[in-house]
Amino acid sequence: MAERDIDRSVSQTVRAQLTLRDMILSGGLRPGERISELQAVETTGASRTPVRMALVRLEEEGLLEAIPSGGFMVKAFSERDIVDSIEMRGTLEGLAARFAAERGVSVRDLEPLKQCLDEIDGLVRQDPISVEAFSAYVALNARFHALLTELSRSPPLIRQIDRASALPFASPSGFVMAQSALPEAHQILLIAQDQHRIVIDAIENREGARAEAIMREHARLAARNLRLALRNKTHSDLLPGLALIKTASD
Amino acid sequence: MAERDIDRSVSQTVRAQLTLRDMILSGGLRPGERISELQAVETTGASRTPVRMALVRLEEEGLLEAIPSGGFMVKAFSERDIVDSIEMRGTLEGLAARFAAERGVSVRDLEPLKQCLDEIDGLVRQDPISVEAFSAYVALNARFHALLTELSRSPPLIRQIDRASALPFASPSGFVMAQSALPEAHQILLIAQDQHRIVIDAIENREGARAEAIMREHARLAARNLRLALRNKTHSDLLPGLALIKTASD
DNA sequence: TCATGAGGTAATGTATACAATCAGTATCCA
DNA sequence: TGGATACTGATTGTATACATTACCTCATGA
Repeated sequence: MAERDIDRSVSQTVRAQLTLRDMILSGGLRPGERISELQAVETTGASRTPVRMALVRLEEEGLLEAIPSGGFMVKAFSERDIVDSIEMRGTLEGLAARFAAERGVSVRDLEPLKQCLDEIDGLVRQDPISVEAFSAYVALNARFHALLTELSRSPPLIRQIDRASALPFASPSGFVMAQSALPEAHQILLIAQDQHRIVIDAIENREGARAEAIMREHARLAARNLRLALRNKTHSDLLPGLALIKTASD
Repeated sequence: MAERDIDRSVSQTVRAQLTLRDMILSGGLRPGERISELQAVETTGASRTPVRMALVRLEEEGLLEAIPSGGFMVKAFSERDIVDSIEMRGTLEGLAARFAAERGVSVRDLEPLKQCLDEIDGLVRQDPISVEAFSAYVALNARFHALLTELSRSPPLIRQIDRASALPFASPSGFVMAQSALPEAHQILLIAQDQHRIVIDAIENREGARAEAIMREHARLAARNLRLALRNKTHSDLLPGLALIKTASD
């Protein structure tokens, strides 16, 4: 009953989009595979019109690729595509940080950022970080990055960063859970948090170049984690969208 | 007869998208105005399904904004939004140039770029540059930027740059025609072409930082032109999308 | 045995009918 | 007179029927 209410509370288009996205990221649909509308209609329960709408949106999101003759297929990504996507996201976040530093931010705007950082500190202080703490870190980290982006006060840039972060492995928190299985996990989080502190310090002191550089380096840390996580595939279930990555064997 | 053939050669969705885009950019639809589907059906001649498809695509393109209660409205841009969009495009092109420099490009890949530059040289050599030459410049400049972007050999980055350039005033050639009416026109083109030469030189010498910096500066030249063109509105008809720009009086 | 073409099937593209929701207005009650 | 509510119109969201196109298969010929 409650489930049906929830179902009705959002549009069929959104529901279809969520369902299809989950299927793609979880590997239910293989890269290169054509997505049949009728099949999607069956699995999502929506009719063809909202399904088509959802497919268009997923294409814009970057998970699907249009087939010239019509229809869509699941996109495949090389490891390099992903590294480049992370670098790109870092470059845009660097621009946002520089804008924030150059244009100045009020104490009031910084407050939620600092609070966020304090909360993260509370988490990374634990020595063996629990899985729950990792989960909490993911949420706080996403929040920090979103707040930082908004400090740029540039709607076009915010929009573009959101779009660049839409791919799960390009997003700031895409690999954090996958890291949790790594021995280097704790150290990586400490470094990341230090970078968080530094970028805020740079913005406060209006050091635009420094703020930009540190955000780029911050993204490179994520790229490093990605490589570690890909080599150490024991916990591949923690990495959404792993199924989309072309391995050398393909 | 030929017209009907052309009409049939592309889908109704694409036709509706082109028609609506033209209407938006030419000011036929005012910023903030809600776009009625039925009205769009009448003006485009397509039925509601392709019209809705076109509206979704135009939203992703950045020209429309979704209204929470449903439907779409024409987006409005501040002058700063546009300057930021240009800076963002320049930042991404800078990343592409750096990738090209760092990863290296073959002589064969550079050949079309250099040919493009030679053709541009032929145009800017004229002292009072004719309107036709300006037109040719726009095409060659767009070609140069596209080729340069491709030198990065990074599909995700190419895709993102294309998306960042979708807004007409953010595109590399968005303001060139508007410049043609300015007294500084010739000088600006000479400087721009010099920057084109420098970025290719930097890429050849694998100077990544230099290639990146020059592309950023190149975009700032475009931003300068924008400001000049906006102050000097005598030839505002040369500036597509001018109708979307919020002035201080709004 | 391979290539080419014709036919059929299954997919997507389009149009339209129907349902649901939102906005605006007018009326009624306090 | 002000506010709230119910009603009406219009607009968007959804489903489905129809048209068209692409792809696959099979057969026929070289």
